[in-house]
Amino acid sequence: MNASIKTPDLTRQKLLEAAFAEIHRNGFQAASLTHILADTGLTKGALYHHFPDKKALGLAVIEEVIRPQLAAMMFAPLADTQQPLAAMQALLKGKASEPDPWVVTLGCPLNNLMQEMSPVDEAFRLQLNSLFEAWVGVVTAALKRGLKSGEVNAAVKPGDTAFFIVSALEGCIGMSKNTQSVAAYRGCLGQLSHYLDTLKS
Amino acid sequence: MNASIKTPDLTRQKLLEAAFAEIHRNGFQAASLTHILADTGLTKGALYHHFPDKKALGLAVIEEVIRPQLAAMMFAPLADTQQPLAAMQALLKGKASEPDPWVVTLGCPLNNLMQEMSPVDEAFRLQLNSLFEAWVGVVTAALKRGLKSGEVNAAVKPGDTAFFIVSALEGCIGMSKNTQSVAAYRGCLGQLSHYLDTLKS
DNA sequence: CTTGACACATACCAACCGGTATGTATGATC
DNA sequence: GATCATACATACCGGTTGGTATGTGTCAAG
Repeated sequence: MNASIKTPDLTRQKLLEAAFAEIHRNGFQAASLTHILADTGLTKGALYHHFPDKKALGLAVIEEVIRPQLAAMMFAPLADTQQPLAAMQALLKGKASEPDPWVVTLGCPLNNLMQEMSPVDEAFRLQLNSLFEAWVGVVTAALKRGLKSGEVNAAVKPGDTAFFIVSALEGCIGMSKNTQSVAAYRGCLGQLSHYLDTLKS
Repeated sequence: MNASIKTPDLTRQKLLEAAFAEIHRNGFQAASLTHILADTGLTKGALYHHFPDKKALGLAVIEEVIRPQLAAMMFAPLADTQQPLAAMQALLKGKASEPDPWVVTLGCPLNNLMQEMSPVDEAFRLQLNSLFEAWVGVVTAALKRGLKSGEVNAAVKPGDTAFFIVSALEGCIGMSKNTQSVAAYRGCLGQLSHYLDTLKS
């Protein structure tokens, strides 16, 4: 009856991606299961076969969609780098030169969910915090290698600095989303890059 | 029949404050008018007498609750200062020494609404952006005075720097909200203060 | 060939949502 | 003292929500 007969993991993936898009636009609480199902062409039977409830779907989106995205975009470029500042500035420059239109209009999916769900649901907060701390951890480790290699000023405290860098980046994205101007986005990233300069030895 | 017989502006104020609290906790879209009315002890008749619809209530909260709060907390300390960096660092120190528990658990009301509503509703985005740009404007003006007074490094571009400062601050608050630790909040504010040091001449 | 688990589709439900229509007590105006 | 707008309260409504119960076709195992 169906075009692609019985491909459960593909169905699950379609649900995850549609849910991600809907959540990215409207947030989790305002995300409509009906809309998600309309986008996929599936029905509630499929959804509730793969996920026990809406919350589980949201948590799965964090773990199976957002986490890999973030790992590819933000974690990978910093892995094993001995010059973390240069690597991050290259990353920022890439983001500034060809800004993802989705990011400027809809913001960072991780940050969006953190702002919305952290005060509301503890399970969400813990899952999001795990991902966030992974990010901070990656930056911290990179900064430590930079300290060893001599790129980073010896006065820099890797943990606090990494937390601030990620926070400032999320802040820049968030404010630019509200302004909805790529110019503001570029300017803010430029200032962040300028801040990274002050960490050099 | 009522305790305080016919006090329309007081009633309106109670609605605004209850709406602010509900929105601060759950966001605008998830904010329930029923909850707001239950908190105030009022009914829908009162609500829809003072506000045409939910959206108008939300916009009024921004203008009549959040804007004055922000003006008192963030704008006033920077008004007419010739040493903006010192003033902002004093502000941050005050926030770090006795952090508002509501801010760490629920975040900045302005930022919460920006993240949630900017992509969803244009009227909200414009109103929020107006408030946000007022904030950036205050910081920009302060930095310009600092340039004249010699406190601020001549290489500093006031507008871009102000945008970044506000963004970084909102980022710090947002990330700390997710972490729900005052220690992280303090650390992030400390790094922001450290960044402000690099702007000195 | 039968059986049974899997992978969905369909139909349905109670709860809640924002919003409205109507009723009513109060206070000022003339 | 009658009139009338104001300031609410009460009752109700259609739509949407997340969730469930049941039906059905497919496929693999025995």
